[in-house]
Amino acid sequence: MKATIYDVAREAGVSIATVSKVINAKGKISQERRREIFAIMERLQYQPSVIASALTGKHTYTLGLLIPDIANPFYGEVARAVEDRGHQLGYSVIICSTDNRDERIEQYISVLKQKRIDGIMIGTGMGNADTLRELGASMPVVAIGRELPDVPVHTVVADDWQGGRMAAEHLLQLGHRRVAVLSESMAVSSSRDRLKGFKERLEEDGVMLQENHVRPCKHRMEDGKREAARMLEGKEHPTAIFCCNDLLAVGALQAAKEAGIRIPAELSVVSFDNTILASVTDPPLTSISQPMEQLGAAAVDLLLGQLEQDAPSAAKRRIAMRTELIVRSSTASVKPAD
Amino acid sequence: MKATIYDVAREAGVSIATVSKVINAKGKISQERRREIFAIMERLQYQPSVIASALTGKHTYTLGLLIPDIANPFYGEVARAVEDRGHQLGYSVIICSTDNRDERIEQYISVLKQKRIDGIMIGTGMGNADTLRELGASMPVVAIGRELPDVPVHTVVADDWQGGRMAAEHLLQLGHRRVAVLSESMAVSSSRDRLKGFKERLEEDGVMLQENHVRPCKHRMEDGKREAARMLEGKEHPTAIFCCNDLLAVGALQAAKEAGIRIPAELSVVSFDNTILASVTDPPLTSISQPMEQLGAAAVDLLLGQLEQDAPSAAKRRIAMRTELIVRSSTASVKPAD
DNA sequence: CTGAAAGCGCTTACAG
DNA sequence: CTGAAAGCGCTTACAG
Repeated sequence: MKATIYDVAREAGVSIATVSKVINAKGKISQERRREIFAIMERLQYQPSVIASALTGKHTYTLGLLIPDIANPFYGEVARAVEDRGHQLGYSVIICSTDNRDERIEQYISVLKQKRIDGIMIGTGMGNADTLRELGASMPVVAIGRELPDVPVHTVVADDWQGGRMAAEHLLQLGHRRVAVLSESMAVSSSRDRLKGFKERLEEDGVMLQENHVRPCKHRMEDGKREAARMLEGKEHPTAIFCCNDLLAVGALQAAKEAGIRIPAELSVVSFDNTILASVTDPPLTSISQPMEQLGAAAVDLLLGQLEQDAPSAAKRRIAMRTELIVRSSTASVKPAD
Repeated sequence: MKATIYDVAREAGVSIATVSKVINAKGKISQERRREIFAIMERLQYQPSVIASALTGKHTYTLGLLIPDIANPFYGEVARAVEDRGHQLGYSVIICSTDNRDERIEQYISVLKQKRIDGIMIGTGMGNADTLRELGASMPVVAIGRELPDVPVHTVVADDWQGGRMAAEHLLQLGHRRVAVLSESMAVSSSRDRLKGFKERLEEDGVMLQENHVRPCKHRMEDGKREAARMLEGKEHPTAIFCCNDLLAVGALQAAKEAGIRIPAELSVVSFDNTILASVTDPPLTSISQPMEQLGAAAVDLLLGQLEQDAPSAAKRRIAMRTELIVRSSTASVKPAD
């Protein structure tokens, strides 16, 4: 039914080797033959099978992207950037939402290996360092948005530490001293770094973060809401919360609303990511912006760079991109009365 | 390096045919042999190559999902549902964001064909009906979220017409009679149906939609904002706007805010989709909810159903899922003074 | 119950 | 400049 390389070879009166060469622009083929063969491919609507070509050792032109959840706008935007850059360069991308669950991660990795994809971008929790080390040995890997512990891979992240510092600085300038944090899992480097930068900057001004004012959350909005609600109980609640991503910040906003706490009059909220969510909430969120398009594009470039060079053990690069403070309406000076 | 079927056959002292049979649970193999071979596969960490298996006529266990933009939360949520159902059943999904551009659509389809994926879900504009007809002939196709014109394929959509009616009914009950619509491209069935239902319901109460009060927009927030801004110029602006998706509604909200028009006091906004955006805007959006998880899951089931049956020309099914009105704070009774 | 052989659609030395 | 042949890692009749 579908035309194969044999069909075009027969039609052109040449061998399949010759056809293969014109497809791949290899070897020397006379101009005339080349043109003729192209014409025949066109006429037969011949499309080379990437399956067959992959089996003979070439690329599958498919990349994997492991993230916690494609429905989370942050990862949606990153995925879009990855997809676009990949598509530009001739690669498709398979999306793998892991919910940060080890078992899903292992399943996906196993499947992707069986499909012999050309490389994999990891932006999700990795429970098992062994799995990852093995993976790194069997195909190009790049970490995106977070470090991968104990494994040498290319890495592209936002400068989370700096971002945390900027958030703290902003709150300090507004006069806040009783502040809290809704963080993500401490198993994740980006989360640790944001907290670290935040804390360090506070301490430079002599402000200490109470231990029970740092709450690790899962990655869903509801988790942020619940933890924020608990934190806002009682009269002496914090005057400002730093949320490690927009989703958690949305949760915090909702918790505050339900508790009758006005934002920013009674509580300031600084977020992280600056996805579309930050611009549409009530009130719009002051947020530390991550360069999502650039993160995605750089990850693809790093990944494909590894494909081209033969030496797999080349030095691993780490790219940290600057973040930016976007001030909106969820932060304000602390009340004098407070 | 990596173990192949030959390695396990040699190790087990059998032929590769036998190993293949135990992998695929075909033919009759003695219990003992079977167990032994499984043990060897385990020991060698043997993973069958889906590339090789696909080349011999089996599935690639990969699906394509064509949507306008994965960074749009609506498609993000649908994609997540598609991914989950696919993953459950052993399939990966390749994401293709088309921006509704014909040229991107054609490119993606061509690539997906070359990769011999098992089926494709189309939730994006399709300029060229011929391309689509060809596609339908070469692999299973299902339309998701919109009809595909002139081509017999399984279809799973929300009941857009009914959703449009519900939006109209809600506004009528609130006393609105001077209403407007921010629609998507009229080339898209879902958009037409929403508008049709909306208009019909209005007319049942004797309310006519002015022609210049229906504005088709592209799929980006900015387009909604711009069109809404133009619509809100002048004193006699509509008292309510029906926005055909959450992104456009967010744009409308922003336009109103910039024009100093209070929502819902001076303008009601009803949205469509009920993504996460609807719950976080300022104010939160009254929205017609689409069952995104069910849409995604049903699309996968329909697609894989076609894979299993041999008769490709079986009657095409069309599933329309009910929508639901979610009332939040962007709608209110029209002002008596108005 | 098991295996030899052909074939899927390509690519790649190698020979000419 | 071009082609015959082996091989990629499987599956599937078919024969025994």
